[in-house]
Order: sequence, then structure tokens, then C-alpha cells
Amino acid sequence: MAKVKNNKLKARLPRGFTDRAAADIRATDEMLAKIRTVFERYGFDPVETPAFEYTDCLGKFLPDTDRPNAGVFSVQDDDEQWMSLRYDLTAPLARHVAENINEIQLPYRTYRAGYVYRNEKPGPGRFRQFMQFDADTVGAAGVQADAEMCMMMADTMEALGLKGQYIVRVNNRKILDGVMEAIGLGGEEDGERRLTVLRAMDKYDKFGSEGVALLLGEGRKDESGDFTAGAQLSQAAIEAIVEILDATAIDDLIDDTNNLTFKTAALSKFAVNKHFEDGFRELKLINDLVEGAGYMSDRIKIDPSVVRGLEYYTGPVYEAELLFDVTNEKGEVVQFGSVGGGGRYDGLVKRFTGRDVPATGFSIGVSRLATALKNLGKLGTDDVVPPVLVTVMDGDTEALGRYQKMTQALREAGIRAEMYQGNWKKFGNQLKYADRRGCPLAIIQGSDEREAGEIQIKDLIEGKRLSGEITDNVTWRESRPAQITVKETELVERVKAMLAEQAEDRAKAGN
RNA sequence: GCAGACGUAGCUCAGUUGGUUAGAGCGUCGGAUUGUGGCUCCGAAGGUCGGUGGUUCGAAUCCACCCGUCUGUACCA
Repeated sequence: MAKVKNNKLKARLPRGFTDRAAADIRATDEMLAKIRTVFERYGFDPVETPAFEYTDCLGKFLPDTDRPNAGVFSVQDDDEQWMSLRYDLTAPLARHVAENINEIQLPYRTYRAGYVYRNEKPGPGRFRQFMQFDADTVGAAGVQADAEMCMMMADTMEALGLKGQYIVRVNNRKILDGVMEAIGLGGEEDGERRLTVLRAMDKYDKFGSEGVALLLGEGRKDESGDFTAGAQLSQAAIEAIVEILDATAIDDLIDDTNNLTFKTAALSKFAVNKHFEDGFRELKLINDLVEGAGYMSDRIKIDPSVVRGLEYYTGPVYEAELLFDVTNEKGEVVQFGSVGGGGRYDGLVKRFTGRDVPATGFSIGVSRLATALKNLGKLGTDDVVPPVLVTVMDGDTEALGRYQKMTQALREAGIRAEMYQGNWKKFGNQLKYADRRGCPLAIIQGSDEREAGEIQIKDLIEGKRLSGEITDNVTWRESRPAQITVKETELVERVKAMLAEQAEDRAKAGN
């Protein structure tokens, strides 16, 4: 006989995507609710945009080709226009604001959560579909809007139970622009090298000063032997940049008592320029604003090594970082990086409107943060009790109706309950099902009980405990452990009482 | 994309220098037990050894290419 087997379709999930189970969904919902509460309290309103956008609105066409960037999932509509799945929530917001600019009251304060998609190589904790939760203020030019964002990020982290375990670090793109200019990379033609330098700086967490110094100079070889080309900067420039990265506060770098001057050895070989000065002034202002509101440097801190978002940020940039080690399911400490970040993007809406519409906002990586919270035990404690199972002894219509009625009575009393929907003829399987689902109780009524106007309530949790003491199956079956007989009319009341007892036991065990 | 490692049952893995019919544990299903979960015992199903081509009398084993997974690295709005 030929093997039909070969025709079987292989069930497989696209790589970088994941299915989420009940506990995960409930935990994430809980987390989203906490974040939303903070954003609402700050006076932000929700808005939702779709997963797809026209690719040109996302600004992701490759230069010199008519195809979108490979990093975004793209399809062609039936009129041949390119559409792409959004890769963040900021570009679609800019589109939404631009398209509705006449109806929207600026400054527009808004938040939204949603999945975003990146066509990149997935890794541990890195997916091709993941959730972000964003908040933005559109149409506010002053740095007080940026300061507010930083404070809201800090409040969000605390609402999630992370008080004292995070830091919001703030920098300004103008500072970095000033540095680029100072080391001679300020020109139009140096764009590519500037990017290389910024990317190298962004690797500071990963490779430390030495690794970054290599990337700024000759280049770096990784452990598999692969070589990454460097930015070929001068020794003086490399040292100056490393000084910035090593600095823990901006005051370590700058003396502002009389005019602005660099304090450190390598940096002071370069002159302070306009960009740098502007950036510095803005940072100072943010610092004063947040401190004035009571957010000291243990929560929000100026840090000149923050790089972030190379493309569209124009001013202040900020990110939230966790201060504890995150271990994965294998027990290894993983490089976690930031769990959220953002900044000022003054040019994004202008692309559509031609009008200056300054904006600032940040994004929380929901999936990553959820992983971290789970590790801390601050999330994922699934306290939803599985349903009470009403077992089926007789399958005739009338009997089924009675079981269904019992189930309904429990539901009406606010108790999760279900009638067994499998093959009722194998009664053992019904209890096996209940056991594996973790059902707290099973309701049993056969013809004997029926005639006596009674039902049996079986405590499956207590029964499981007792099973350890019984080795003989006949005894196990006949003793009907943890099972009581009650009047049919007392069903709801007795079930309620037994569930309450179990809840009490769980609470005790938890302490 | 680049570099390296690895692909054997649903899962975790054995499989000798290339040699008969590719194994184990766990899980699944059936039975012992038609009205009672767990334990125990008995039995069964489940594999074109990632794919294709090549070398060979003979390939899970050797070679080439492809696909996939993992690790590092690049890119990451």
C-alpha cells in the first residue's frame, strides 16, 4: 500500500513569529492596562492606525530602485502600488496627523499599542512581529514636551512595579552632531561615515570602549572570524568619542561656569561649536525641568552616550533601561538593552505637509518588557482558575439538558463552568480531561444520584493530593477520594464554598 | 547578508571503520478497569534518518548543492 503519509502537510510557524498561550495573553493584557492608565492620567487619548501603509508614506523605498527596503514586509496592491506592514508606530502616526491636520487640535497628545513587523533575522527575544506601546505629543516645539515624555516613561516603569530598577537616560542629537562637526565629519559628503561612527557608538553596551575604538578605527573581527570595517577615524577623534561614551554625566565633559569648554584630555583638543552648545543648553533645561518636578538623577539622567534612532531624530533622545540582569529560560544572562525609547522628530510630519510640525514621543517594547517582568516574577502569575467541569453520565437529550442547566446555574453565579463536550461514554476520560485542565471541581450525577435528588462534587485538587497515599488502583477508584454527596438544590452554594476554601489554600501556599 | 555549528519518531536523544529488519526514554492511543483522575502492568500506532543529486555491490553514516534551526556578526526606522 502506498504511503499516504507523504502528502501530509507539515504544520509550521513562520520563523520569527510566535503563538501566544492563555497565560501570556492575560499577562500582557494586564501590563497594557497599567501602561494605559499612566498615559490616560497624563491626558493622552488613544488613536489606532492600520497595520498596512503605502510604502512611500513609511519612507522606505530604497534609493535608486523602485523596490521597498528589504527590512520591511511589502506587497503590491492590485494597482501595483507598494504597501508595507508598519515597522514602527511613529511613521504611521505622522501620516495620520498630516492627513487630518485640519481637524486635529495641536498639540495632539496621543497613545496607541499595536503590532509592528520587521523583516530581519530573528533571535532570542527578537521577533518579526512584536508589540509596541507609543505615546507622542505632536505640535509642541519646546523641550518641556520632551521632559514630560521622560517623566511619563519613568512613571510607566514604576506603574509596572520597577521602582528603583530602571533608569531613563537622556541625550541630544545636537550634541552628537556637534561632535561629528568637531572631529571633521560635519560635511555633506561625510554622511556615510557619520552613520558608521554613530553605529559604533551604539555598540558601547555590547563591546565596551575597546570594541568601539576598533570600530571607530581600523575595524573589528568577531569570534567567528568575520571582519567589520571601521570608520577610519584619527586617534585623537577616537579618544574623544571614547571619553564621551565613558562619561557618566555631562558635567564630566563640559565646564559651563564661564563659556562652554571641554574638560577631558582628548575632547579639549577640539572646539565647542554651535550644535554642541544648542544641544547642551536643551539638555540642561530638560534636566532642570525634571528635577524641578521631583525626578532626580536616579530616575532620569543626562547621559551623552545615548545614541538611538539614527534616521529621524532631530533633538532630545531618551531611552529606558533596566538595571537588573535578565536571565533566559536556560538560566543565562542575556543582553537586554533598552526596553523603550524615543525622541524628538521634527521633520516627520513636514514631509507630508511642508509645514513645521514638531513632535516628540516614545515607544515601549511590550514583548521585551514582558519577558523581563516575567523573570522578575512581576508578571505571568496566571491566577485564572480553570472551569468547574460538569460531567456527563447519560447522553440522552433530557439528561444533557439537565447537565447544561446545572452548568448554566453555576455560570449565573459567576463561576467558570463547562459541560464535558467529548465522548461522554468513557467516563474515565472525563475526569482525566478535568485533571489535565486543572479543573478545581467535577460535578457528577448518574441515575443513582438523580433518583435521590443528589449530586456528587469531587474536589480534584484534594484528590490529587490523596493519590500519593494510595497505590492500589481498585482502592483508588472505589474510595472516591475527596468526593462528597449533596442535595441537588445546594449545587451552587456548595461549589462556591469549596472554591473559596481552595482559594484560601492557594493564598496560604503562596505566602 | 557574512562566518561557524547542527538537522534521526510528537519531544529528548542513541546508532561502532559505510554492512542484514534504524533503537531507547518520555508522550500519544487501546486494554487490564462499560460509574471515577494518579500508580502499576500488557499491547499498539508513530521514521522515504531535512531535501535533491552523486560515490559505492551496499549510505542515517562519505561528497556536492539546496532548505531549515542555532550561535556570532552586519543591518535594525
